[in-house]
Amino acid sequence: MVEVVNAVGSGFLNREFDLSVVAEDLGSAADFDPEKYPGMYIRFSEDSPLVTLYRTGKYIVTGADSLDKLEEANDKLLNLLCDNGIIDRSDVEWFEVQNLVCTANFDQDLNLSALAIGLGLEQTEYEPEQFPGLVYRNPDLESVILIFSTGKAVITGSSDLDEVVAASDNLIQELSRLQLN
DNA sequence: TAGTGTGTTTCTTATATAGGTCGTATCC
DNA sequence: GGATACGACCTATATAAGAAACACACTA
Repeated sequence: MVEVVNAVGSGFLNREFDLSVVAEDLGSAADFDPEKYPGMYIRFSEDSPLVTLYRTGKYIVTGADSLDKLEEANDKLLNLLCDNGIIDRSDVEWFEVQNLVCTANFDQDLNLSALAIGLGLEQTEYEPEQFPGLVYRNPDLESVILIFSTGKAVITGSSDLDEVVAASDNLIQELSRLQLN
């Protein structure tokens, strides 16, 4: 069972912004401190995804726990900017998913040292003194999987949920083949 | 040697995972 | 004061973005 915990998307509005002016127009929803970071943060509520808007018109949405919520956050952003007269609908160029962070639970304790050998040392990184998880990069897939001794895992690096599921299924097959616990 | 140009790295944000370290708080 | 508990933060992973700070190469 794969669960999305963070979806990241980016988009482009065909317009340059004076972020100081935009921050004033948006009020408390916006947080802009150019000395700290060149992007302006926009949040719709305390637990909503975070939007980072740049001077060039490009923006990033992070913190959505589903693809639907990512799209919803993008719609809210565009409505907010349109309603405040900051952009026109014709300024919207594109928006696409860039990265998904998902969790998975294989419901079995794992011997990560043996798993690293079984999966192949050239495809894995396991240094427990540095980080308790095993990093697995399947050359046939875009995703990177962090595998922990508890049987839980983090799958990241892909923009396609089907590919994430495929990566999870592939690992389940490998665990079954290796029969490690 | 100084100036310019190019390229690389770091910063920031979100998020799960887990082990280790550190600081603070509470209790005996 | 010592022991324990707890929270915060670090480590690693991916990704986008712009700006600043670097490092390095090249030319005058």
